[in-house]
Amino acid sequence: MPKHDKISMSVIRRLPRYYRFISELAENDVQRISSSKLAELMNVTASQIRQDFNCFGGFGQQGYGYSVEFLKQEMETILGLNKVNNTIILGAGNLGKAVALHINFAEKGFKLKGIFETNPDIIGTQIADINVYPESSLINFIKTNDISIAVLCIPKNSVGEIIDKLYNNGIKNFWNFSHYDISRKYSDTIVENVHMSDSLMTLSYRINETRQ
Amino acid sequence: MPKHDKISMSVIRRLPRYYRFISELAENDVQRISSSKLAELMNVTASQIRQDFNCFGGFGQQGYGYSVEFLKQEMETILGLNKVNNTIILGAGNLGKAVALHINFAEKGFKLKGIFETNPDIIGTQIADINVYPESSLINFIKTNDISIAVLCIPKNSVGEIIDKLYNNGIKNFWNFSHYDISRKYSDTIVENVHMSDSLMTLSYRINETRQ
DNA sequence: GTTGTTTTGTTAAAAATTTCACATTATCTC
DNA sequence: GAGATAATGTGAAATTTTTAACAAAACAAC
Repeated sequence: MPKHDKISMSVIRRLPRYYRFISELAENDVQRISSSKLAELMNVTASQIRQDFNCFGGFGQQGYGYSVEFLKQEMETILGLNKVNNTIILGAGNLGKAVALHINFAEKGFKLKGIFETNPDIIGTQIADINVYPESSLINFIKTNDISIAVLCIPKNSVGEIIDKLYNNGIKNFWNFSHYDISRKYSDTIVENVHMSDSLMTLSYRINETRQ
Repeated sequence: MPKHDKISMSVIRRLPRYYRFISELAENDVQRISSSKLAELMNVTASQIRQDFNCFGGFGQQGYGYSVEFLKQEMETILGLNKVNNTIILGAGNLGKAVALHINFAEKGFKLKGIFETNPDIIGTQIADINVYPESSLINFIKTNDISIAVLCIPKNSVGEIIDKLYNNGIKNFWNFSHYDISRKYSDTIVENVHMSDSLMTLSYRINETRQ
């Protein structure tokens, strides 16, 4: 179905938000929605919504709008939420634990299979019903469980130590909470960075800006 | 010092990354850096770096480059990291806890003063040496501690319940981990959203894209 | 000092993104 | 079923962002 003219990152980053709003409409049994109504709801322009949707071939009907249910399903397909990606988390500290417990991986097409730690106190325990393993079992686990995604919740220098191992065993997709620059070292990877402290500094800037 | 021609959000979002790289250079006792060297390091264009820095008046010297130490200090001033913002966290669940423990608030110009929870099992305990208080003491705490920022680590509908209270007691700055759309309700707020699940869906899209 | 090299600050061009505008097509009402 | 209304899809304009290019300024070496 996709037009596939190389979708820009600006569009891609808006897709999850569309999906959220459309899902909520579906939950409230809304049958259809126009780009202008959705725009009003999401506080964006109707034009942008239509342009964005049209990147994927356009799934509306002139004079009618968009079918919410159809839109939702299309979005799920586009985002790949109906596929399954076997996932591991590296690091069972505060962050890794929070990610494991807080994110509904299953709902987003990810299957969390294991968590890896170096701290012996935590190894052997469970987090969110998932076993915490020692790093020594990492490579074998990746192979036997068909892991394709690693979530990095360890400090920058720990990533430096472990990244080659992951890459060389076929892991090319990363959800990266560390400040290690993965795509610099391995350019044929797909890396999604979450830099929370950058976000906080951005907030700091904007607060400070108004004070000047 | 700032030119203040209304800095674009694109530039603002790059500032923390600059600050990170410059800080690292400073730690490694690098005295000076040229835009081209920094560009090589950060994997961006030298032109962009110079353009970005010049939004704030330009702090380099032709033929020399940028003094790392000076650059770092300027960045700190620009980002407002040397100011102090009294902060509270709403929600001491997995996420709130991880944020409290994982983020070095002090280093980013924020002073964490309290954490608020509804779960009676957690109220009265401490997280990262910070007391966990009941919601009943919220308003009084805001006033007596000169709180200006709230970190929202509670679900969307809980935010709906509490946001008016926060806003009406003078809190206009939010670090928002929930999916509640704060700026829609109160337009004169400064909101920095961290939507981790959106980030994960973006990753899912990009992984899926290569499969098609 | 003078010359050559380096590198910024800045102007201009290129590219990307967003918004506008409207023809076309569908729905809805009477 | 005809006319009025609604709303998409899309080409083009406007805006924003990024990159390129270079003149001016500082440094370094001799």
